[in-house]
Amino acid sequence: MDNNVINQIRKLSQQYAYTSLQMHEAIAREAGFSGTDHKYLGFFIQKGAMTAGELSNLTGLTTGAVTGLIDRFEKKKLVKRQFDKDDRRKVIINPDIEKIMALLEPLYKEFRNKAENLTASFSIDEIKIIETYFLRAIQIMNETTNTLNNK
Amino acid sequence: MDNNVINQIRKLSQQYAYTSLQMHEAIAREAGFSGTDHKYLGFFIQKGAMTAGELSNLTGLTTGAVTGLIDRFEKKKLVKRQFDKDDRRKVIINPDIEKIMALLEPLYKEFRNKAENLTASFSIDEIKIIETYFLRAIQIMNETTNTLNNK
DNA sequence: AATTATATCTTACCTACTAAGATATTTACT
DNA sequence: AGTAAATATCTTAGTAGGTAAGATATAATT
Repeated sequence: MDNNVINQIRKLSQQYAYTSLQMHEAIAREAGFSGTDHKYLGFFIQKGAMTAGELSNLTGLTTGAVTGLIDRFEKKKLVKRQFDKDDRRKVIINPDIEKIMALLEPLYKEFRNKAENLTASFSIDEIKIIETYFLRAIQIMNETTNTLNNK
Repeated sequence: MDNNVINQIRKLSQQYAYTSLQMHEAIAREAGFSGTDHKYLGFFIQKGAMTAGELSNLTGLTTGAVTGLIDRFEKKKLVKRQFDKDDRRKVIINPDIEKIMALLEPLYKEFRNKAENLTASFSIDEIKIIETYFLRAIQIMNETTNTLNNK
C-alpha cells in the first residue's frame, strides 16, 4: 500500500488522540477540576461503585494518592465513602452519577450533538469499517501498553 | 439511524482516546520522563525550533513553568537554548530531533508496525472513510475546545 | 534620552504525587 | 481460641512541577 496513505492515517490518529485530550482538559477546567482529576472522572461513570484499591489499580496511583483523590471528589459531593459490610477495611467509593452527569453534560452537549450527526452521516457499512478500525487499534495500543508496563 | 450504533461509536471513540493516552504515558515512563513532560515532546518533533514564548502559548503553561520545562529537557540534552540573533530577549529552543527520535522510536516500534499492518488491511476506499471520520471528528473537537476556552 | 513594552527568568507559595510506615481489620496457622 | 501474617486504607514527610507576581535584560516608541 502507498506509504503516504499509511502516514496520513498515522498522523490523523495521533492528532485525533491529542485533540481529544485537549477537549477533555478544556471541559474539565470549565467544570472546575484542577490538574488531572478529569482523567479519573470517566472511571466513576463507566465502572460505577468501586473500592479505593480497585481505583488505585485502575489509575496506577498509589493508595495515598487515591486517598487524596477521593477526598477532593468527596468535598465536591460527587462521591461518598462507605465501608464494605463484609470487609470493614474496604472503602467503597459511591459516585453520584447523576450529579457528575449534570455537571459534565452541558459541557459535552455541543460536542455530542455534532458527533452524533457525524456518525449518522455515514452508512451502516461505513460505520462498521470505522468500528473495526477503532476496535483493532484499541487492541494494538493495549498490547503495546502491556508490553511496556511489564518490562 | 439506530441509536445503538451511534452509542457504540461514541463509546469506542472515547475508549480509543483513553487507550491512546495510556499508551503514551507508558512510553513516556519507559523513556524516563516523569509526570506530564511527554505531552510536550510532540511539540518539539512536530514544530521543530521555537521560542519559549511560543511554547508557552502552545502548551498553555505560564512562562515560569516553561522555563522549568526547558531546563529539564536541556539537562537531558534533548534541547538547546540559543539566543535569537535579531532579538536577544528571545530564547530559541532547539530540539535535537534525532536524539529524541532515537529515544522514542524503539518504544513506538511495536505499535507502529502493528498500526501500519492494520491500516494496510483496509482498502483504499475504506481508508478514505476512516480518514473522513478522523478529519471531521478533529474539527468538531477543536470547535468544542475553542468554544469552552473562549467562555 | 527617557519611557514603555516585551521575553524570559526568579522567587515564594501551593497542590498532588510517591514512599514508607501507621492503623484497623481479616485470614491463616497452630 | 490465640497469635502471626496478610490486606486495605490512611497518614506523614519529602519532592516535583505548577501558578502568580515581580525582577531583569532587551527592544520599540515617543
